[in-house]
Amino acid sequence: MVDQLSAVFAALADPTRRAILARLRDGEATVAELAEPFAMSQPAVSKHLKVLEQAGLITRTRRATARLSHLRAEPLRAARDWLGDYRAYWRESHDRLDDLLTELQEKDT
Amino acid sequence: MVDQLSAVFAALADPTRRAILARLRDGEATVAELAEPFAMSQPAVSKHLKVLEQAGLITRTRRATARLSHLRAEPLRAARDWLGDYRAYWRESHDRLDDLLTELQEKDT
DNA sequence: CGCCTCCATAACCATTTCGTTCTGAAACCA
DNA sequence: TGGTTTCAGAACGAAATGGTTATGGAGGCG
Repeated sequence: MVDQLSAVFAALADPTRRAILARLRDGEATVAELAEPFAMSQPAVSKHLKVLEQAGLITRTRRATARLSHLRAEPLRAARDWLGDYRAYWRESHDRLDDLLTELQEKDT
Repeated sequence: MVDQLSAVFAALADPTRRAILARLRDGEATVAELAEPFAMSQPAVSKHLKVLEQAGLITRTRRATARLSHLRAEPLRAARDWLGDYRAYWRESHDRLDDLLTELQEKDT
């Protein structure tokens, strides 16, 4: 993986990793805590955490024998910025079905 | 690939595919036109287009012997919405280094 | 010290991804 | 009809991905 943006999108392409990020919004967590919701071995979760770390989406610290993961959402901003360049193409009149639905909704309002 | 969101993020994880989407903002294009900027065979580009089509990010029509690709940005909205849930985590004080930099910048201003 | 807990790494396997070359189908053109 | 252009699909290979089990190291605790 060469570029940061590709790494971030690739990290987000896995539902397990998205769930881990969602969990980390509630605060730091140990590997065992993060693994608990999944029907998956501990090393599998460790691998996911490594992917997230390499994409810059988490940082990790130690506390006693535990390794704590912390959300680092900053790279998500770049991803969101990239998507923002396409805003006009789903808002403006580039998809006729979309336009139709939008018009109908606006008449409802 | 089970869910739509994973398919979209996976599609965006490749720089070639992101470049193809960017090109399609200028309007529909043939496979040959899309392949032109890349040091890559035509079947390789056809495969990328298939990935984009299955993610719902392009639609395809025929015109004579040519197959035209059209941008369909709508699924990008869902991706952007997902990222939006993390907005607070890069804006608010969850990253100490970020906070520091933000403070320094604000002092500059 | 010796054990226990927490977790990373190694080794392995199956599948997917990303590229290639070769081939042939579909639609137009002379 | 026969040739040409445009592109998709098959077949293949290398590397990455996502999972497993087995192992062992680092750091507290009795």
